[in-house]
Amino acid sequence: MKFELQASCTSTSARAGEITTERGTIQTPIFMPVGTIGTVKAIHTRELREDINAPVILGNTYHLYLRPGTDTLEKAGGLHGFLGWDRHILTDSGGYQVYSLSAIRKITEEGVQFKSHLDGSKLFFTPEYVMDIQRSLGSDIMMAFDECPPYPSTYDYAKKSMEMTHRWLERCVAQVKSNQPKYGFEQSLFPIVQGSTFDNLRIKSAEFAASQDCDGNAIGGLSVGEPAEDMYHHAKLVCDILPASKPRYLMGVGTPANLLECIARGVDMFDCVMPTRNGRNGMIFTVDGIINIKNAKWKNDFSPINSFPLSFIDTDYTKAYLSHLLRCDERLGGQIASLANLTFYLWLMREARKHILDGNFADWKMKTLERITRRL
RNA sequence: UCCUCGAUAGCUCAGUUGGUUAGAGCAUCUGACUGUUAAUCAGAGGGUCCUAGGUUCAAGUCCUAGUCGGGGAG
Repeated sequence: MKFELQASCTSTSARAGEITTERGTIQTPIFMPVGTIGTVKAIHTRELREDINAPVILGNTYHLYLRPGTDTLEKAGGLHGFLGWDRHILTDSGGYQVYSLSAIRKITEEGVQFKSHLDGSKLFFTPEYVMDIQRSLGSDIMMAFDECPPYPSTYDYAKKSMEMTHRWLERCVAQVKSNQPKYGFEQSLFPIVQGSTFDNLRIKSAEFAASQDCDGNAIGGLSVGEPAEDMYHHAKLVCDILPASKPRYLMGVGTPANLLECIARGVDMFDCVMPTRNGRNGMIFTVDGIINIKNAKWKNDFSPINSFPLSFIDTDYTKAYLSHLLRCDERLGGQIASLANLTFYLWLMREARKHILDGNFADWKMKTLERITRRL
């Protein structure tokens, strides 16, 4: 993997770049749709490619390990073969499940024991095993196995957790170096910075991640309930330490506003379930603001979702129709909503990139934020 | 015409031997959702308990008559 820094904003830390691998390029800043169990929910691979034009999507180690399992995925030629997706795939390690499935897991120095949320069976994830699973998945970017601590965490817990995540990172790095990709193309490993909301821990963790000299670096443990200002502060703090010559990935973020604010602080890559999950639940992000499409006010609004077309959704459908579909719990509603939101997110990233390259990002960001965060 | 069963929220229905402020599901309205355990979850509004009398300290509940509806008999 190569990362070329193409432009930097003068008044903010925003930057435009290009990640290049054997598989192709990813122009940054970028938003990566989340496809946890091998599908960006309700979205065809064809739509990801042609309508959303996503250069990279996510998968999840924990979920894919449970189903369909590495045996099937290896027979399919990895996750790419299974999905019929020839662009990039980034796989999360299961570190987030250490947080989100805290009720059914136990953490030890050696690793994490999960009780499957599907059938209660036990599985034990060590950093080494998680790397091996990601080898089987064949993702282009593998995430280190980490502990995502909850918010708020005590200083003592955050410090111990971070230190263990660092030891796990060394084990991940060693494991990846000890074996080879299974499908003949390069797989990069990204470390994950932790440290909860404590400045000195974040600084230490960012320095440690950087010291591993991986192809890119990630920031974890944010967007877990802390105030947005804390997220922004720590994103900036960490980005200022992580090497400028490598992509920076802020995990699990976020709202369109979060994305622009964090781009301004030096982040290059994002992922979040929000455009898909919230979309299925009726929250539509548009160029004119945020809509709860199930609200009565849209029942007879026959205008397109965006005031200028971002995709075929805007030329083919109306707000009233989408409102109707979601009220009736019709599957097409979730598809249209997810597609609308993802096209918006990817559009927003392309616009941000364009304005960074044009040198007027700060001005554009201010005006755009005012517009897209309105509640309609 | 007679017999019988029923009538409670927009809809479909619970509601104990008469006893606090009459409930549920769905629908409606609103909100939440940030490396997906989620097409999920939460909250709110909404009642002349068919009508009119009666019994009782107290009636959705018991009695009488009526209205409307289902079923049956002739």
